[in-house]
Amino acid sequence: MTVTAYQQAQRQGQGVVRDVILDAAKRLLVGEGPGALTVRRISAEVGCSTKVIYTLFGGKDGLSEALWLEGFARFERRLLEVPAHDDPLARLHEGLAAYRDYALSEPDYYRVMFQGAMPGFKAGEESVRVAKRTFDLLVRGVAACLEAGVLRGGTATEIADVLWMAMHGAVSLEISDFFDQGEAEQRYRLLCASVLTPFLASAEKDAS
Amino acid sequence: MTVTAYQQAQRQGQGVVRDVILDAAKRLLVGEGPGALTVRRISAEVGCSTKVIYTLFGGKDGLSEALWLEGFARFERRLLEVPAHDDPLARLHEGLAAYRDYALSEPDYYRVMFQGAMPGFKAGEESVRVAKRTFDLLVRGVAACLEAGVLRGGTATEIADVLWMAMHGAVSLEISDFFDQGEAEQRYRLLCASVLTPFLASAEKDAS
DNA sequence: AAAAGAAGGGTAACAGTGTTACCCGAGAGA
DNA sequence: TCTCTCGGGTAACACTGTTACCCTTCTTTT
Repeated sequence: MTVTAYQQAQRQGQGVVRDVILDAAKRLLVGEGPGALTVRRISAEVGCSTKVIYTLFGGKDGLSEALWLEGFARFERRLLEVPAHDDPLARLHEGLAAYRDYALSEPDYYRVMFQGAMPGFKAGEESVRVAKRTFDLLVRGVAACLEAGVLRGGTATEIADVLWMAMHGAVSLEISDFFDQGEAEQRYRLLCASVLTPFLASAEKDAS
Repeated sequence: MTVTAYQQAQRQGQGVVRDVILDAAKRLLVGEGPGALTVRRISAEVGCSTKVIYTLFGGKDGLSEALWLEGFARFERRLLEVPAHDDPLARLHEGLAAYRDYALSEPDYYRVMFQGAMPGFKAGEESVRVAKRTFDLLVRGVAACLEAGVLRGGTATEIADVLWMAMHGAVSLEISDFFDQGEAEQRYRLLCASVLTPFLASAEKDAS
């Protein structure tokens, strides 16, 4: 059962084709929204038949899963851009702002990731595990604050989850146009500050 | 241009048929999820041709809009079940719990209302206005707390919006299976308490 | 070296979707 | 009674995801 050179080349070739297809799908998602993600459209964009998508991704669900994970990968890349800081709390705040930034900069990806924008697709367990790892960054940011003593009153995962829920709610409603122009940003800041306040160690009552 | 008895009967008849169709759609949504909401399926359920849906609703979008508003109507009905209370803050807390209750009891409606579960459908401006009125209940609950002096530090709409964002985020992630079994309820309680704490007039630091 | 086997990929079909042009038939108005 | 308007059924259109069939190409075997 040796792997022949041909098989290797073939596999590499398939890998390249896979990337080309995935790139076309990403382009369609960002450019025209989830509605443009049809097997025929993507294969036409690439210049191959629909069959290729079935052999390489095992159907539309496989491609959807790849796109879903790509969304989290981009998300993580954006979160990693947040520079290190002396003050862990300031860094956490910048992370919270980066969360909204990403969602607003690529709302269709956000919809795919969190609002089931691809009808019929449901991420598998393994993918969910991978995707959730993105939030380890948030947990670590909270943990740093706990260690520095600027936050208290909960475990890192508890506080991180609470922050996540709040941010997701805000961003989710914003990209669904439930807020008026301009209102959203102020509300987001107020929400982040409010959620964090009860966990501040220096618990002055600050209502800004 | 008098309205004849026939026209009136006709219109009444159409109204009845409209309700029958809408009922079938509601049944399909609750019973089988948004995926079952196809024009053919609904008309088959009712026993008419697809054309009727087009004359009575002007296409699938019209029917979708009716379902969307129905979701908010049910939501409002659930929120109105929260009994009056001497303590406005206790009542507010029960309202927050009712929010999650509704979303968990009819997740497919919630998905339709807030996650765009009907592909291609986007609610019109007028419908959005009507839907948003549901949240007047929440604003009034917050306003009562402000008047009673148990909350402070923001306007009623500000605090209500912050609560809404937080609750929506929590519930939205929960029905999308991002939390483990049992975790969700505790997180929801922690979130509600956290968001509200900074606005409490009796600002003891209470981390429960 | 030639035949046999395996496998990727194109074509064209299937069943499903929303939508509509075309009809027919029933009631309104003359 | 004759016309005419209009609701509604049939059947088609252009889409969707998916797959059976076939051809080509490379590997393997004799």
